[in-house]
Amino acid sequence: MRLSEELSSTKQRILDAAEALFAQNGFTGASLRQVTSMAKVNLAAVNYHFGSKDKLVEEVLRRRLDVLNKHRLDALAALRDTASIENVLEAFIRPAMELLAMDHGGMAFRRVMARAYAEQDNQLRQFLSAHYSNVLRQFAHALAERLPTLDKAELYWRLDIVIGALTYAMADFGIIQRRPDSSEEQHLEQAVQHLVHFAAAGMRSA
Amino acid sequence: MRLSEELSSTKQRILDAAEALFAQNGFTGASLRQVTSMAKVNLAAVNYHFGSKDKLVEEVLRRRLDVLNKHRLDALAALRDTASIENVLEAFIRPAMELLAMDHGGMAFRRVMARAYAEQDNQLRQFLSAHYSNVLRQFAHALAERLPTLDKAELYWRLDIVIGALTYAMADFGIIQRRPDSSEEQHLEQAVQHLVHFAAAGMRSA
DNA sequence: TCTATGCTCAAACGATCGTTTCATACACGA
DNA sequence: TCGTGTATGAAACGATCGTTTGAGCATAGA
Repeated sequence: MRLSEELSSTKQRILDAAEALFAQNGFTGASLRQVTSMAKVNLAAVNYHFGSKDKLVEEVLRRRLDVLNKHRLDALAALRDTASIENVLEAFIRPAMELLAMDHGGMAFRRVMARAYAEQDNQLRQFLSAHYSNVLRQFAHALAERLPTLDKAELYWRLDIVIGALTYAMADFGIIQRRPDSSEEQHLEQAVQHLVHFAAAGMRSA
Repeated sequence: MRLSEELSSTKQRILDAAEALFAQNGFTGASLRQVTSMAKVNLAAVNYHFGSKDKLVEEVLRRRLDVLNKHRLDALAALRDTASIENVLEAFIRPAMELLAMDHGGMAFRRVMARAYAEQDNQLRQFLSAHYSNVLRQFAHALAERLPTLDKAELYWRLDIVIGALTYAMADFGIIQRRPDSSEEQHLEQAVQHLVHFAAAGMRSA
C-alpha cells in the first residue's frame, strides 16, 4: 500500500458499502457484486484488499467495535470512585447508542451487529468474544465494587440481562417507533436514559 | 392432501429439517438442497408443499409462535386480579423459555427466532408483527392495571426493554454458559427467575 | 530511463442457488 | 376396475455466487 494513500479510498468505500449492504441483506444475503457495485470498485478488489468475504465481514465489525470499546473504557476510566451505578451503566450504554448516532454508517451498523449476534458461525462468535471479554470484565468489576453484597454469579446474570436489552435496542428491534416530531438523536437519548434507569433498578434489586 | 395423512410426514420432516438448518446457517445460508437432503425428501417437495422458500420460512416460524402465544395468553388468563407484577411477567417469560426446553426442535428454534429478528426483510417483520401485536397489547394492559401511577409511554419503554432481554436470552446470545453440573432445564429455570426478578424491579422503579 | 511494486480491470472459473418441468407411482371414489 | 387427483421422482433451467486469473496501468526508487 502506498504510504501517501494509507486511507485508501477503495478500502474505505468497500467497507462503507459492505456495512450498508450487510445491514440490509445480511452477511450471506449481500453479495460481493452488490458491494463492489455500490462502492464503485472492481469486483476483484475485495479479495485483493481483504482476502475473502469472511475477512471483509470481520473488518466491518472491527472498525466500529474498536471505536466503541475505546469510548466505553474511556468513559469508565473517567469516573470517580464515588460514581453511582447509574454512572457505570451509562458509561457502558451511552457510547453504544452514540456510535449509532455518529454518522449514517453508524445507523447501518445497528443491524450489522444484530446479524453478527444471530450468526451461529463459531469463527465469528470467537472474533466477537475476543474483542469484547476484556471490556466486560472491567465493567463487571466496577459494578461489583458498588454492589458489595451482591453475589458474583448473580451479578453476571444481571449484567447479561442488561447486555441483552442493550443489544436489542441497538439492533433497533424494538416495538417503540420514533415519533415523527422528535429527532433520531432525541430518540436515542431517551433510549439511553430508559435503559440506564431500568438497568440500575434491576441491578440494585434485593 | 389426503385426509388420512393430514399430518403428512413429508411436510413435517421438511419443517423439522428446515428449523434445524435455518438455526444453524440462517435463512439465506441454508439451502433447500440441504433441507430436503436432511428430511430425506425430494428437492421439489418444498416448492410443491409450501410454494417457495420464503413461505417455508414463515411456516417454520408460525408453527412455534402459535404455540407460544397460546401458552402466554392461557397463563395470563389464569391469573387472578390480585396477581403480582412478577406473576404477569412470568406468564410472558416462562412459556417462551419452556418452549425452548420442550423438545430438541425447540432448542433449534432459539436461533431461528434470533435470525428472524435480525432480518431486515419487511415482509418477515410484518408477519412477525401480525402474530405478536395482539399478545403484546394484552400484557401491556395487565401491567398497566398493576402500575396505575406509571405513564403509558413509560410503560411501553420498559416493556420493550423486557422483551429485548428476553429475546436475547431466548436466542442464547448470553455470556453466561450453562455449568456442566446443571441440566439444561435447570439453566432455563434459573434464567426465567432472574429475568422475572430483574424485569419486575425495572418495571416498579420510580 | 528502467524496473519493481501496488493497484485496477474485464473475463472467466466451477459451484451452488431457487425454481420448474414432466414423467411416474400411488390411493381412492365412482 | 377404471379414471382422477395427489404426491414423489430425476433432471434440467437460468441466474448468481465467491474466487481466480492474467493483462494493463500508474507510480516510486534505483
